[in-house]
Amino acid sequence: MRMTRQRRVILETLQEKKTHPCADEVYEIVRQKMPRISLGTVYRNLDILSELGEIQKIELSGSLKRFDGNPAKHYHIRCINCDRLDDAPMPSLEDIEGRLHGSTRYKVIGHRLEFMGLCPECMEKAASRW
Amino acid sequence: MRMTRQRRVILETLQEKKTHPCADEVYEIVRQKMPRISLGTVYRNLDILSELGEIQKIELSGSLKRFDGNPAKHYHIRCINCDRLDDAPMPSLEDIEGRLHGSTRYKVIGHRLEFMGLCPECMEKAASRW
DNA sequence: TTACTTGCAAATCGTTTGCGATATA
DNA sequence: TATATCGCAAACGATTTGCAAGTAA
Repeated sequence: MRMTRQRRVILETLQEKKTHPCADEVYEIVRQKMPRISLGTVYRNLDILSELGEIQKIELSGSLKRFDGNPAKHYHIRCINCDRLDDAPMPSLEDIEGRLHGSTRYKVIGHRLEFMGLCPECMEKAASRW
Repeated sequence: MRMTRQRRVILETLQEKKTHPCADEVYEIVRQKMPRISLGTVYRNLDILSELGEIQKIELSGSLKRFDGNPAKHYHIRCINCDRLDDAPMPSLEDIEGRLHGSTRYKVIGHRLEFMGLCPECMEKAASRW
């Protein structure tokens, strides 16, 4: 794995940003420092970095994927109104997979959990409509 | 809501099929009964039916969406090898959202949970390689 | 009758890929 | 220097949409 300037900047960007940006948002941010970087390069590096475990690709609802500079296991909560995504303050439920043993013929390997809700801003806006 | 022939056939197809097909698979099945139906019609009806709560759109990992003729809350388990999707034999964890209260500023509305694993067939194949 | 729905085709959107040029180790 | 990576642009696959014609209520 060759540490290119592009790869480093993408990784740093993701580690600083706490907003779980999608590929296109990463591209826009990185472009301010490296105007000639291409979107293809961003996609390629996000893939490589998540395969290395440096970042994680958030594979849940929503048509466009988000990326998280924190590679540790944790859940997220998504605003159903504005699509903002935050960390969910809840430890990983390690026991949850064990509940399936015996009742499924699958070999259970992992799980994904995501919460849905209204973020503080959207709640505010909804409230002020009344 | 106007019950067209197309809409009825799509709904019935989904209720019979236990495999959680994607839009294109629904299209292929329905096409055997109605050769002139278009893929656009399938997409439009899957959307309408899931908004009505007659079926559900499975909004989880994977780039293409799956549909379930059973509108009741339940979880799924996905084979990481062949992408087969089955119902997970586990009741809905209603208490899980309550654990977030107090620790998040979101108004929690729901959650999505999906298990990952190896289906019986893929386990078999993996085993026979040794 | 009329507004909702269809079939068709083109458009859109996120993402991936082929290629020749570039730069890291 | 060798080869992984880049920028660019075209390709891709799933999904959506505009429109004129068809049809359920």
